[in-house]
Amino acid sequence: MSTSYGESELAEVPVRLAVESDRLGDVTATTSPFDAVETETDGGTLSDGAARAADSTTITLWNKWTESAELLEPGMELLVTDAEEDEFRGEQRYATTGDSYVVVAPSFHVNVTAIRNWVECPRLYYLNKLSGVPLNYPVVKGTLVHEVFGDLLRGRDLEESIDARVEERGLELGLLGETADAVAEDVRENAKAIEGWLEQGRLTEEERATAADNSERAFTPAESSWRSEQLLISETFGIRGRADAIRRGAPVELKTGKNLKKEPRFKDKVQAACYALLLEEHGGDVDTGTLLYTKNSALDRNEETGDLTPAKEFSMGDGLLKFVVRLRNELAAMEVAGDVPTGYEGSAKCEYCFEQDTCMVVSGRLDQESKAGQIGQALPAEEREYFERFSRAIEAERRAVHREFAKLWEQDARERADDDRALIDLAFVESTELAEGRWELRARRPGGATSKLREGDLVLASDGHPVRGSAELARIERLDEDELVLTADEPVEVTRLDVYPSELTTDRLLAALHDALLKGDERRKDVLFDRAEPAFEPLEETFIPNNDAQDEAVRKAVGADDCALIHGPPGTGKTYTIARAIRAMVERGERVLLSAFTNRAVDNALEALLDQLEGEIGEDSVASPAQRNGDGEAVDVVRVGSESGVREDMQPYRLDRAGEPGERAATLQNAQVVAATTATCGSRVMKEQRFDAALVDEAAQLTEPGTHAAINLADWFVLVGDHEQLPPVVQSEGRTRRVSSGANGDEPRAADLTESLFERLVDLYPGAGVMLTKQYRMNQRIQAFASQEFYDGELRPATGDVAGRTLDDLSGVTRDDLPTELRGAVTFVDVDGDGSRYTDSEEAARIAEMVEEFRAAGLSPADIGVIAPFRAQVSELSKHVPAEVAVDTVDRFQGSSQEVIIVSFTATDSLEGPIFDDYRRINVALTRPKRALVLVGDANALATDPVYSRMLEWARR
DNA sequence: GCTCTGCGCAGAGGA
Repeated sequence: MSTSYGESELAEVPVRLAVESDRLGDVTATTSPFDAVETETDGGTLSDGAARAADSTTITLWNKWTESAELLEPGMELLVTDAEEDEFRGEQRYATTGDSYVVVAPSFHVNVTAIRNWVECPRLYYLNKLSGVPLNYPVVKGTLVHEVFGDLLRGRDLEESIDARVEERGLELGLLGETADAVAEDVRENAKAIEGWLEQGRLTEEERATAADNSERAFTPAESSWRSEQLLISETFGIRGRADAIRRGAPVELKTGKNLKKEPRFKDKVQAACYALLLEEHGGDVDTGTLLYTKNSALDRNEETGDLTPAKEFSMGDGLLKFVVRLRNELAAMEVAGDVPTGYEGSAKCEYCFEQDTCMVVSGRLDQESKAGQIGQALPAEEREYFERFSRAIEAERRAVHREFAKLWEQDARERADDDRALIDLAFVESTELAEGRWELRARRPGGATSKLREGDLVLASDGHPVRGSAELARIERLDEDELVLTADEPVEVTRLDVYPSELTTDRLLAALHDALLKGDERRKDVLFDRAEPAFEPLEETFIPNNDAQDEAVRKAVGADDCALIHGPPGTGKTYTIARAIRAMVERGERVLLSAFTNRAVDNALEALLDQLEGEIGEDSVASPAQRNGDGEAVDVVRVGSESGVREDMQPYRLDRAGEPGERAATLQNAQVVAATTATCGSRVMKEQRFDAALVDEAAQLTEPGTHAAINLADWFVLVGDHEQLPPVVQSEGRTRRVSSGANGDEPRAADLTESLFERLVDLYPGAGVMLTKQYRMNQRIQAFASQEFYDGELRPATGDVAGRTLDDLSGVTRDDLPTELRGAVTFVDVDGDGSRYTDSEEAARIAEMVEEFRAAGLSPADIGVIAPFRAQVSELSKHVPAEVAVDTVDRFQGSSQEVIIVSFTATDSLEGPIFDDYRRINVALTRPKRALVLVGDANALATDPVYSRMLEWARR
């Protein structure tokens, strides 16, 4: 339209106002679901919907912000800063002003590097996201130079820093075939440029003069208003990122490359501008940015200015900052809508792009629209459908991570603490500077506070608010009952810790999916997509003489050409079977990967393997990384994982990443058995490894992409699990499924992430599977219901001893000392319950009495486990029973067992809720005990469901 | 409505 300033474009966006923002003049709104569609079709006029809500209004976006208006889809969030408010026909309306920013989907947090990739080409951004960055030298070197730069800013000595940083990356460098000396020299060259420039900069600063006058020593860079590697999060702009350095409030970005042009590269400017926006929100007023190109040396004079320095300063105008926000809007809108970029969104020319070939191949194989065009033949339809289905599911997981992130400010401290996502009300004790210039922070925690935070986790440590207050990304070094110790780049007077949500796992899942389909072996895909039956090499050998099913399982695992599936119900010795199979493979000279979803499962399986090797082959038959002697006598076993993830007794086998490169790499590459979680299998280092076989334990707890991360690394795979126990936990969709014996197969099956590859293949290829049926855990009476209900009656006690186990077998225990109702192997105790939703104090009190009764009969509290469906009831129960009693949720009890198990159903009157819908959960709960099971709950509630009702009948028999 | 484990975070560079 025409205005007094000339022609202007505008877009009127019908919205529903959200809660007013804290900042004056900012408007947060959601685009109206119906009106927005109409505006699109009738060219910008606001239609007056009949059912207009009271909070409906219009926001007018002027000029270039109309570009962002085009991205909006019904229901998307929109934030306008410094909006103008006026009244029109009795209605408050809003419009952008010259100072306004328009932010689309502000709660979706875009990484700064994502924006940097996007500005180069949206399709390039997508390709990077899809395949991940492989292990290569330029990238590792770049990271090293950045680390050394950070160290210099924190006042660390150059040579000391280089040595330490190179050593830390020994494993990666070794896998790349680099030597420590060569890398150190390479890093030194780059770092010299920085150091020289830093020195020069320091001399010009006033502080330098003052320092020289007042003291013997020079100020460290940090004291001269520098700071390094700050994580910045913007609530307003929906951006997060870590600035290499900030000098007098302005961003400094380091690039380990050469740039002899007058101007910094555009994408580098965009990156710096992102940090400027972040700094602005944190109270800064930024108009310049600096880029440091470390390969620019004195020999390469700047072509125009003749500069010798590697630094390029540039001014950042309003226009650049707003352009960056519009870029970010494009990316966020695409992510929120779940679309795939084509490349047409940007202006890059494909002919100049050196990823052009990859881009065309990926587009061709996945049949995706692409500016570069397609090359080669598309994947078969079922593979493309699979890719789409799973990538959509992974992206939904990614959005769930982003929602978690947005909660950092959407929830207040108390809510987050109640959600176990934060530790609050900490008492700050002290911060101490460490030798490397980092800081150690100490605080006391109030007694009894729980959270999901654990040692080794990355957290946001703040003095009150993780985003608005002063906050640092910190690592939890120690988390004791009453005290905690953190390390961080800068000191913070920490009073609160928040979980820092990460996209790392979703990134790795997506890359695993990509690798399975685009890099995967054709024969493997034939099996995965039901185009070829798994093949087996027939073996005559007997591996486990006293258990036919286990023996058959080992033969299948060892003889598999493609895959073998071992179905192991509770207590059937699946971990032992895996260990036996691995031993057989190692004896055949094969290299084996041992994996599982959780660290706990990996360590359990590894422990069984070590027992197997040492017990059967003899002492000294296993070599941990430290004991390796390379003489081939002992089996080299390596556990890959973080220090905090690996169990204490498995630490000797853990591969340290730091050390002499060649030696580190050899330790990993020569290991015959490598054990790691599936997430670690998706890491850059593990992706460089190849194995003959991959054995995945607890495979029913894994999503299909999660399973691929492990099995992509091996020629054939063995999945071991039980799909009648709990499935993978997925944040994005609350899918549940009713499972019961046989007949009840009419319920819609969950697709995507909640069905494991294990389960799908078991259904697809019954011949490739073996079910273990002898259980070594439960008294016959205990196992009867689960066997009938979940395993078609096939689960049986392995021996008469197992079948006849009772509490009397335990030393010092006399069943006759127990009240009559607790003497049986299975009992039901009817408690009406207090009617609350997720807790039940009556059940808790009754269970506390029982624990006392068991104790009085001679049972050790350490032999008793209490299981509840809800965490709230778990903490209620913990208050009532002695600390030695293991109290936990069903989900967390999976994989372990106890002599006595008491189950607290925590349901009064009805059985509403997804927790009871999934019958696999009761299967887990009922199959944990060896000798006695006590069910405590409201019989009326349990009787409302057919499965629970049958359970009642069995328990009362 | 509920269960909840992983992961060197985000970003390193190439032409």
